[in-house]
Amino acid sequence: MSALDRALDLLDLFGPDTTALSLTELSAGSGLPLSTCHRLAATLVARGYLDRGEDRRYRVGVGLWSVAQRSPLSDRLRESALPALARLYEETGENITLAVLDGGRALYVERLMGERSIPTVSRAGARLPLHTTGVGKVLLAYQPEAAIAAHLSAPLERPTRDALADPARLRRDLAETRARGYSVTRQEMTLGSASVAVPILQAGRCVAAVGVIVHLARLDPPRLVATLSRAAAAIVAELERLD
Amino acid sequence: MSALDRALDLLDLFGPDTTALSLTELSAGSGLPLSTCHRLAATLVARGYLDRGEDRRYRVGVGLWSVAQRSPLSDRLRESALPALARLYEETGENITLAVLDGGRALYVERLMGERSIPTVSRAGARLPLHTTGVGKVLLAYQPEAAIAAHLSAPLERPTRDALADPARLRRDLAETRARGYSVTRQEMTLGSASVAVPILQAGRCVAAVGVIVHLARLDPPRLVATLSRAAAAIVAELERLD
DNA sequence: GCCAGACTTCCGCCTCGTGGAAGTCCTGGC
DNA sequence: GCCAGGACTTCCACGAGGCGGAAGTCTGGC
Repeated sequence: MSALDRALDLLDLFGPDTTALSLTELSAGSGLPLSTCHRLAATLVARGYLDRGEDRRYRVGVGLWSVAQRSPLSDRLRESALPALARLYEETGENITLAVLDGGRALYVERLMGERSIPTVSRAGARLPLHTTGVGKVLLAYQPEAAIAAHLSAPLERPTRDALADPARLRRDLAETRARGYSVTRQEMTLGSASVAVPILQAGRCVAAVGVIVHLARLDPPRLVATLSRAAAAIVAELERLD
Repeated sequence: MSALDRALDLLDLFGPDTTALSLTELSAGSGLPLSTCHRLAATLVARGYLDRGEDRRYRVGVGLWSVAQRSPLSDRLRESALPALARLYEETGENITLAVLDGGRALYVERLMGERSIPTVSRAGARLPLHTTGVGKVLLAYQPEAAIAAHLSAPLERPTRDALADPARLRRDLAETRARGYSVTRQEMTLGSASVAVPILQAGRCVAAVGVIVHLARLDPPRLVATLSRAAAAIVAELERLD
């Protein structure tokens, strides 16, 4: 176990519900002794990768955030998509999400949420199941058959009663998604929530998905799809401008 | 020199113009031998902090990006500001920027740029001089007098002929900024560019600044300020909702 | 096929990391 | 204000892991 691995273990402790951690919490979470954590965290703080506030809690630092802006996710995809997402947000007034496929999950790259919107779990950095989210179903639908088969061979979690956890049922949904060019979810991730999502296709590959999350009562796929497709096209155009 | 420090040296090599680096470039940039770089980078790749593509170049990985989403800059400020920035972008059709004061520079947290907009250097993650940028002048103006004095005691760079590099002249501009509640720049950072920016104030402290960058010919402070102030108020409201 | 540049792997040596324990600081209850 | 308990912070001998030069392999251009 290398020192670098241990330091990265510490960084990996920061999550959606753990954005500020005490030294003792770092120690408990990583299984490393207090003094080891203290020493490694001190280096991370000195280098700006962690920040330690007056409350003595550690938070992810500006230095790490700055490096992250150079990742293709941020530098390329997110930045190219942002103006189109902003327009989409203004036109719909709903929750807007942009996600990529990573490690068999939908990784949320961006989320715009307003006051009228319903609470969602899809914040930037969140990882959610492919089969229960609009963007996730799109990401899965456009994978090669072997990847789909592999994904469906593992047990599918069922966060809500409506989630499609039966592989055959899900396969049909994925086929429909491909046939019409967009996915629909109804209370498959969160009760009361529905979504529509479309793929962002480059050279025949689905590089990301963009979706709108709405209250079930406001779900109107044809209206949302038209708007989403314009946004997706704008994002593709921007990405191709970079190539 | 610790292994962790060396690894962080590698990560710090990634910048606005160096988003993809070969092993040899990592070695040259860090001054570390090839095999040391190779070993450290292998760990970073295994942990998702770097990614190595088919072109064998290293890029910042999804794992690091995910940790960065937990930083206060992203988790708190950027996410709270994004809907208001989207609205601002839609209302103005111009470049929108959000920045904080960090290390004596304006650190850009977010930037929305569209087709009509002019090219700017103010991408997310960029660090620019305080005294030559709209958001930077706001961030500086609202600092305690001692901090302003310290900043003005160092030589002020002059990227353009119009940049205010004379401390007395800049002081007057900062005083005007405070008096009227917004800053204006005219070709002080980039020829042809102008901007207006307002502070995001919490508990009497300027925690960030939000600005619009336009072509000089389209500069219209009163129109922009009204829109900016509404956005700033919305951001403050969202931040206070988190507290 | 040849060759130069860019890696990738190996391993003896030595540098740095470790973590238990002692000491210090902080906080909250009385 | 006092004090006890919890949360650190510091120290250093020992040993685990990191280092980097050199040899070997891979890649792409000619």
